[in-house]
Amino acid sequence: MEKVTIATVARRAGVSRQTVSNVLNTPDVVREETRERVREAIAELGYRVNQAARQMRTGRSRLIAVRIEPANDGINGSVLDRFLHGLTDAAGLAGYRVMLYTAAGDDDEIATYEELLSAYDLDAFVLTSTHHGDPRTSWLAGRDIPFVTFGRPWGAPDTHSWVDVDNASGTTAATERLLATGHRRIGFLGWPAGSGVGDARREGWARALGAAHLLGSSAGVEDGVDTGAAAARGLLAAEPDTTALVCASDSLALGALEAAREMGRDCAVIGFDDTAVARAIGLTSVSQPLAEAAGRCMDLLRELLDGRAPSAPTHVLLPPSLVLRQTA
Amino acid sequence: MEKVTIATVARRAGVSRQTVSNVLNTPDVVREETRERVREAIAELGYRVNQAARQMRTGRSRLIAVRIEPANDGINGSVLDRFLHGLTDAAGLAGYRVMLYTAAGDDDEIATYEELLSAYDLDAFVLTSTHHGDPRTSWLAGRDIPFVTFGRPWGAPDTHSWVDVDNASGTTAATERLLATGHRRIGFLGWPAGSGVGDARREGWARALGAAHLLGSSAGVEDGVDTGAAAARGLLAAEPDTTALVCASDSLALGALEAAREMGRDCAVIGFDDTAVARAIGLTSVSQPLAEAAGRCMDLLRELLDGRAPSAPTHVLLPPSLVLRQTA
DNA sequence: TCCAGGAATTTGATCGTTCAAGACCTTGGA
DNA sequence: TCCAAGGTCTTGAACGATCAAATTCCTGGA
Repeated sequence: MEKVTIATVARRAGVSRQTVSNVLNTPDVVREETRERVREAIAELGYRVNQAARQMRTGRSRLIAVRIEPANDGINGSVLDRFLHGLTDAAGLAGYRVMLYTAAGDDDEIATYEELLSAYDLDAFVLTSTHHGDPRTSWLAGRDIPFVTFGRPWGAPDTHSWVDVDNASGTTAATERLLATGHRRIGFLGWPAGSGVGDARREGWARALGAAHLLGSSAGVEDGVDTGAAAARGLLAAEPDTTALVCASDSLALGALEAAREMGRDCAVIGFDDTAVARAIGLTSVSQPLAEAAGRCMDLLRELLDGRAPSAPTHVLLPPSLVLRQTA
Repeated sequence: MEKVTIATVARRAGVSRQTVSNVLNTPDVVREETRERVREAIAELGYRVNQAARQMRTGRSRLIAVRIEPANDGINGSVLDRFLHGLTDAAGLAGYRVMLYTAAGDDDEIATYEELLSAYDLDAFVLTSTHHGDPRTSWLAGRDIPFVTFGRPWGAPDTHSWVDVDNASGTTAATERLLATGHRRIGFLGWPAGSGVGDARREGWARALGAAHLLGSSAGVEDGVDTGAAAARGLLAAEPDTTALVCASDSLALGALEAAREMGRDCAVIGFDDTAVARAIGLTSVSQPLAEAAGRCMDLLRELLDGRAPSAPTHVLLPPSLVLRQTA
């Protein structure tokens, strides 16, 4: 099986290399009849463009890079993985491929950008886990490298396109559900103030309560089942009339469930992220539309890469959905 | 910031392109002093080889491909994700990058191989989820394309290198643990016969029981919490003296736990895969050394890619470990 | 002093594609 | 009849690296 190049196709179709290239890249400049002939030759020979050669000439690789977390073990770790699955699908459909990398910290990640850009000519990056004071976005923006973030730029100037899930509306929906089923004293179990995502989730709960002219207490602890259980015990003990808890994660929710069971309290619980754990134990949870988010990220990237970038960056905010199970 | 090529470096160091190339690829043919001078120039300029150009000449891309499952939702889905994390790490250390792809079925996957090979000149593939009658391995082997499987070639002729976890020894360890803690009637909750992995897990349990001259019953059902619960109910009802269950997955184990609780039976349960769910609910589970497996896969691949392939394929069988928690 | 022979370095060609520019046809209006 | 203007197709050069062969530089023995 000889290697089939553009020259092979050209010979077979009786045209020049460039004409074949034109059929591939700018079909409209080639006469109908010729175009067909070339297409047949391509099909017969099973020709495929060699990306490396194309890339050398055009500087574009049709590759996008995403970071994969080193080896997170938590209940919530799977969220990014699910996003990754969606992104790989969406990229494939758009003719791109996803390349993975790991990095220990933001600076290391930036070093990796340099490496990937110069070695592999990466076309674009998708960033996840954006946070306050994130140096990555400004580094990329400063070099005009196409990128999209999954997660809005917390605090940073809003100069790039992003996709995010409306965290607040998720907890609002959760709280409203609890209100609708008769709960009147609804607490919130979240993370310490300061993380954008966590604050938003708390905010959504507070907003729903406010709209119903109700009050509720909240706690902020590091994520985890045990920390969640401890915090929930505290909350439930301090407020005997609390009958429901909205939680910022499934881990916390699981802890809350444990605490309530221990204390013999009947307490509805709603988690966040709809992880495997939630599905397994029947925990009602707020579900992020990760596949859709990935698809939208890819859409935005294509805009950037095709040069038809809108003058202003685009922001996509997706509504999460509430998955009802036994716990609420 | 001008683009730095090998020619830039050569000029700066006062040598020819080829000498720079030699410093990079075959340092021993370059005189010590020259080598140093070139290395300095490389460092000063921040030069990095352009993979596309190198690849065009050498035909090697330093890229390896792995399939990522479309978007599996189950409790057990995360196993492959964790393997993927490890592989990305190991590949990075060895100077390779991981490229992802998805495929719907084996034939589609083979089509993707063709695409990836001709378009991106992939160096190697890592296959997961090997199964009986897997057409992928023979396709790759027939074309002399380097690959390793994570999972042994069930049934197929054993002509390639692979890494696998010793499933049987995992359930053996689990069963022995139960025996050591006094259980005498230990059941097994697994999948229908025919899947290599499932059969091996059952086999490990049976072996341990046999060594202790004991008997036990087993059930085989599709993976899932509900199916597991149903099967466990059946087993426990039929055998009032069963006090422990070894399960082929955490999903089944979770179901077993549910069933036992419902029935008011005190029953030890051990799952398999040490998923997030197991950690979350305190389920004792057999843990696969996924990071190590990924590392070994990478080692085998490097052997193949560096041409120092052993004449016979290498097989690596890793022992899993038992993670003790509350349920056993 | 000269030369053989190995070590160190350089030169030209090449990988497969696309860009830029030029060549070749048609067609139609002057 | 001739030429301008498009439309269509072809030709060389270039991208940045490595291979293969050629060249220069050394060293030491005759």
